Amino acid sequence: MTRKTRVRFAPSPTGPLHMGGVRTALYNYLFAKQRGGDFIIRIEDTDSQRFVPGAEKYIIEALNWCGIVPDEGVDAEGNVVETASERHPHAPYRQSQRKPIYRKYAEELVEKGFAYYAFDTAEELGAKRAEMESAGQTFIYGQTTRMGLRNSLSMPEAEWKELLETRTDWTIRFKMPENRVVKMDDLIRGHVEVNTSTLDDKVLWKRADELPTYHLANIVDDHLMEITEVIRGEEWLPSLPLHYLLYEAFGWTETQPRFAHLSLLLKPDGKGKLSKRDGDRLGFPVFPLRWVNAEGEVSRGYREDGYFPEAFVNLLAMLGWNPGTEQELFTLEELVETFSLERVVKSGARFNADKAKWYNKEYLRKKSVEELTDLYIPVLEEHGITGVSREYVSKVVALIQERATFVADFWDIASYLFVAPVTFVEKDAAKFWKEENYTLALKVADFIMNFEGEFTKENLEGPLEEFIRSNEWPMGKVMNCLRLALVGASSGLGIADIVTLIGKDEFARRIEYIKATLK
RNA sequence: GGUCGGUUCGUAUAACGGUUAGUACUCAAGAUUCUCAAUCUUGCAAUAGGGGUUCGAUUCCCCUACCGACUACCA
Repeated sequence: MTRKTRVRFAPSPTGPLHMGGVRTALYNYLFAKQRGGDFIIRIEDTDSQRFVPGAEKYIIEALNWCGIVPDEGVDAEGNVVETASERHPHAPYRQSQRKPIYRKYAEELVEKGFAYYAFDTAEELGAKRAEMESAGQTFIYGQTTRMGLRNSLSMPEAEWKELLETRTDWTIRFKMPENRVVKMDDLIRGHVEVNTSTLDDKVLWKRADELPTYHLANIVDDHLMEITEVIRGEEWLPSLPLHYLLYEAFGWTETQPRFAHLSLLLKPDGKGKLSKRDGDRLGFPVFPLRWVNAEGEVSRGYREDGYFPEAFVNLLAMLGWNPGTEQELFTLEELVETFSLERVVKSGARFNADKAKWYNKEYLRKKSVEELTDLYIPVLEEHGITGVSREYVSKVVALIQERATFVADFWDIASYLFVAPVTFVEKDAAKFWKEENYTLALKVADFIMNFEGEFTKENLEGPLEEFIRSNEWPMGKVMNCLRLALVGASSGLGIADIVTLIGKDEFARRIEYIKATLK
């Protein structure tokens, strides 16, 4: 029987989702959609200590912004989403709300002899660990040490049963088998083997808060939610043997999901994985959306920095995956069609901010003038420009679209089309505003002022250049003098374009102004 | 320290064991233009090191080096 593809993204709400997490979610989503399967969001909030208010909402919003919407899970308001599964009672999707489910599974493992009760307190263990470390050794709670610790394996039955009743701080630990080679298969990494003798007895369930740890919750929920593939970060590879053993202990090997471990996103320079600090240090966002933490510290987001979600998704997809062709630009739909785990790269990908900008620039070029005009108008308003017609703004957009990376760049590129320059770039003025140039330029200005036809680029450009040429004046010097007057610098659009946009009156004003200002 | 994973231009990556090791970003130069941008052309630049296996290794195996993850009653 082939099962319907069901994958999950299972973030922990301990803070904002960073771009590596978004990539993991994206790969899960692409995999599911390509196979006509379900993409599920499950919130792994079994650690009450590290819970951060607002983090869950942030995660859902961030994924929504990217177009990664779940078939099942929770929405930004915290409501259950379950579009695909009238026959599956999979809710709830927050592990804290699934609390009652886990205990019996943990106890089942004890009964079958795969786990045991442990009564050592966190403090005792911490002390032991510190003691051994200072002696240069490593402490692990496992097969070599467990009989010397306080648990249902090492203590007389009456004694531990007494503790089980009277104390509320015990845990259930997995009894790691001795000297067994666990053979695993990873969809990205291939075959991996680990000897269980190097592994420790992980805590599965805690009596104190009656919650499972990641390992137990993960296996139980993946099983109950009928997950077929687990696509997650590389940090989970070391616990894969434990997970295999858990499926085996529960007798669920038949339906055990297949695993794929994704490599990490690395910092652009130096060593280590990409962290929040790198963004601040190198000046690019690490998070999809802006995030303000409890201390009021602000982390910038791709959305607020002006990235289009399509560009963000595209660049993330290409960080660790490639289609095997030379195509670099993909819509989400195209990614759904093309994506494959086989082409996911094993090694860690270093994030590159320049390439990220390039993607945005490409997407900006593809946008319609209409859409960009909508986005540009608020930017203009922020700069106090309000009385301009939409038609005028559209004309400007059409001329500057391919020169920008972000919509916010439009202002720097074209502010002179909305307000007259009041200062002139010193270097440019020194270079071009010389008497032998500007006397000619002013004559050209007169030519423009006396131009009879309608002011359009097509009408003006030819005669204007012809006029300068026929007088044998230096084209570059003359034009740049005019540009200095119109732009305030010797860079910008063609003179005919500028004059056409700002019109005859404004043109005259700017000429008078520069004459007065620069003598 | 131990376990596991990884290593192709600066970065992202391509190359069924047979290529002048390709592409994109960045950078540089040139072309074009009234300037700038855009565009086009060209260029710089890589298989970590050492052993095998093979007629032939970027590709398969081993060792070394380096990088990373994990080694919590966190996920």
